[in-house]
Amino acid sequence: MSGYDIKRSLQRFSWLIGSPSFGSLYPALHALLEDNLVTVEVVSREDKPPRKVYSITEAGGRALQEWINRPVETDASLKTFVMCLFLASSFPQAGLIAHLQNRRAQVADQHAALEQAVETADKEGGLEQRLALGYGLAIAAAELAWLDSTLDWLPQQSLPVEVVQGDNVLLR
Amino acid sequence: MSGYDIKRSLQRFSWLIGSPSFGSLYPALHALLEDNLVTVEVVSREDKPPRKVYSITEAGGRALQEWINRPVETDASLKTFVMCLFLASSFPQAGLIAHLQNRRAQVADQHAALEQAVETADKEGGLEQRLALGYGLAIAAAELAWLDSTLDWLPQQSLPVEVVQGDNVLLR
DNA sequence: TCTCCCATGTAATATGTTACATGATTGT
DNA sequence: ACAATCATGTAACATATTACATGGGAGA
Repeated sequence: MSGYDIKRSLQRFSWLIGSPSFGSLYPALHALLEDNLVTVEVVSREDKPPRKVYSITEAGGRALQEWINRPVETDASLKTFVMCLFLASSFPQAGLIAHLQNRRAQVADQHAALEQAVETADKEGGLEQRLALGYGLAIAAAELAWLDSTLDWLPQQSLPVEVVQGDNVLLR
Repeated sequence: MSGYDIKRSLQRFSWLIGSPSFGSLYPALHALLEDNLVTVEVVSREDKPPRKVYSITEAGGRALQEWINRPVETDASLKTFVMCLFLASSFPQAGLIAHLQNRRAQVADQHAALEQAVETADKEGGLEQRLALGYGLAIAAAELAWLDSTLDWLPQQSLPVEVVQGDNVLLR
């Protein structure tokens, strides 16, 4: 993708996780290029200005795998989780399922803790306590439901096969 | 609250919005103090080390109101929304309801856009598209449901009355 | 012509984290 | 004695935003 397209596809989820500015996106792409983790190709098109289309390299794929398989993220926020979802095609089948199960366990913990907290807040807590806790509980429950149905649906799907072509890793 | 307590109460939602480090939290409190937006009181207790308990001042309350009533946040992320929820007691009754209705309209827009996107992604999109879109849709639906039930429940609740005592604004 | 969207980029500035330091108290 | 939790803080470093600059193409 191009930097502009990356921002656009993230923008779609900006209400959930925000979206980076060009001032951080473009320099990040330049850094990846410098480290040979991606390649660029200037694509000129009629009717529209030319774009710089980036592709991930083999070394980039390895770095991505490492990032994905980094030890249990105790801090793992919803934002990080959505970012990993965007990279689903870079997961091996078992890895993706394990990742979702990890998230499930983590959110389940939080859900239990919030339910506990809601009980005490209902008696002594202020309005802001009740609102924030109730909101968190609702989101956690929704995420658990989605994770369960997705974990149920995923194994039936054929996962992408990794295709290496020259220096670039193509995914289909 | 003390800085330590602020972090703890945010930590409870770290899976949703993350939680700031002490290296940013403490300097922030010092800056607020410098601007006379908060006051400190060192509270020594038996059995535990002393804490610096911060309270918001009248000027701080005004600054907070301004921040809360800032123009439509086009970027408004879930994180910002949860932060506002934590400050619910600083909203006047009508303001809080208007804020929730604002969020509802915004999430409803995103929900509609995602539903549109899911249809095309089901045909031509990759796995990561379907996963991220489906996840976003599930969260959006849950948030809409929570907003609706909360907007229905809120008017029946008595909202906190603002109490000013000396230089500090106390909320009950 | 003017404005909007596309598309990329840089530099000053703001903001954040990481790693360290301090010290009291509680439990083992 | 030792580790863990409570509690605060600073400095070096990493990362992000904001504001600007550039330029092509589309439509009013």
